[in-house]
Amino acid sequence: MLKKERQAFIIQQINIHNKVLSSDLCAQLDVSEDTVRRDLQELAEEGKLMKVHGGALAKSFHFTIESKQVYSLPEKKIIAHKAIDLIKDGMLVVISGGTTMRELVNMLPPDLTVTFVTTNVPIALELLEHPNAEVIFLGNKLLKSAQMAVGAEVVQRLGQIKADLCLLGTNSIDLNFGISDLEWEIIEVKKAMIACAQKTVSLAISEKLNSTQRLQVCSLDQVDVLITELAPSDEKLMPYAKRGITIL
Amino acid sequence: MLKKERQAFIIQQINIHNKVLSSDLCAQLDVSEDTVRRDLQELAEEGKLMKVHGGALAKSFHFTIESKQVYSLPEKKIIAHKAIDLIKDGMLVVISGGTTMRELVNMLPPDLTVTFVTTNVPIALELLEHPNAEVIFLGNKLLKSAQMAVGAEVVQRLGQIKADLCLLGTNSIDLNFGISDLEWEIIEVKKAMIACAQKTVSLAISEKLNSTQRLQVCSLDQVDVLITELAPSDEKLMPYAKRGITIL
DNA sequence: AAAATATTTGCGTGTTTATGCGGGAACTCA
DNA sequence: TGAGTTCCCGCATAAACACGCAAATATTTT
Repeated sequence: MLKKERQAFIIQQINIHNKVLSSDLCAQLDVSEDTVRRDLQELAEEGKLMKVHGGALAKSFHFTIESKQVYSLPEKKIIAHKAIDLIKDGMLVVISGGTTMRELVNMLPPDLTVTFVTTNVPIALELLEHPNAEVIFLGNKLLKSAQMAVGAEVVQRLGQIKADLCLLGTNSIDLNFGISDLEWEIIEVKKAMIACAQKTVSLAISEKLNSTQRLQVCSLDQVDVLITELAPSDEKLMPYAKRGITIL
Repeated sequence: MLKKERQAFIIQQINIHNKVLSSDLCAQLDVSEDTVRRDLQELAEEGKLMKVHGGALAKSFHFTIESKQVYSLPEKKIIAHKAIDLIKDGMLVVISGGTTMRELVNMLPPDLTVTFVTTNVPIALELLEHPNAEVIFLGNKLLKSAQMAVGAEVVQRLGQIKADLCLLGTNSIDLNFGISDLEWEIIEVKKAMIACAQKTVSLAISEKLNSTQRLQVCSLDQVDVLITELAPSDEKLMPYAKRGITIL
């Protein structure tokens, strides 16, 4: 059997079943596992499928979110970069949503072995692309506006978790009012996230400093670390530093 | 034997078998391998076949997957369209994953007011775009390969649901073995989905008919409706109809 | 018809490709 | 953590390939 034939067969199998196992293929095609693996590798390089441990998946399975132009992307990259340093192997990290978080997930070092807990659908999808991240999605009713799960069920299950780190995308942070947000259901979940984590990190672009919204998520003294795109020594951040928050 | 004759013979072989091996040809034609190779090369330059290491393939072998992002998209659209007719206002629908399902969700009429339950991340994301769908995501540990939540928690919570309809993307369906799939964790969830729904609908492109995989999801008599891209009267579907399954 | 020319073919040589195997690293799962 | 897979790397081998050359064959010219 010719190599191209084999590869065509593999593609066909992929198209039918969305996935193939190397072991199955090498039995069906009567060649060594090495050959199958080499074929899969080639096809993967050609972008015809996605290779994974033990076999391969249809590429359509791996659809990356259309990156609609992210507002203030460079700033968000800086923030994400700083935040990644806080994540260590073996941690259990609770992570909220937002484009900054998506950026962060994208930039995660591939060898990092971390368990993430989230309630946000796009974040979960992005996390699934990471080779070593375990992803726990706390599900329930999904809130369309925020693309995240909300409600008592989620809050209750967050209560059963003891996380090392809570990474909180922040819409508004203020010296007096602390972190605030718009929707009641989101507040509930964010509160629970903060409560279950040992350390809370607020990620906010500097635009959002000293702004408030209707509903309070938490007061400032519940925030351990504040990350913005500014240098930690920037004077805009001084008041926050004085309140005992670590600035990165 | 003339060169032209030889080449005509080669083309004929290609037309019959879709492929030729250089070694076969040089035996059949009683010429040296070099000659055969030169012939193949000429024919390839004329675009009459595709030369590969060890022989040649019919030009139609040109399998370009990139052109169609989703394999068999037209078929999947047909299937999705048929399935949508089963969904009525006010229903509670349990829905699995797969590209056919994504297509279905995309095609949902905007005014349909339905509650969907799923454990699949891309499907959830797609459902969130729908203006009138309520989306319940049953979360837990996410399985990377299938981009869906799996595990006891999911199964248990499915058990607490009484759904009207279960839409099941089907990888393999067979008269004797019923519906089958590859991974244990997926099986578990699919079983629970079927169990909690009043009516189970299997969506499968006809390619997947009469194929099996390692693990059984359910036997045929648990399937109420089978949807393929074929006309319900197609003879390939007759055996299934005889088993009491409604064919759409 | 003979000579000259062009084409085709087979062979030798050295190169490239395809494949399987062994062993150690990396990964998975219980 | 440890057993069992799967993966990766290098090597060996055999098949397939490319290239040049010379003999054989076909075609054209004289």
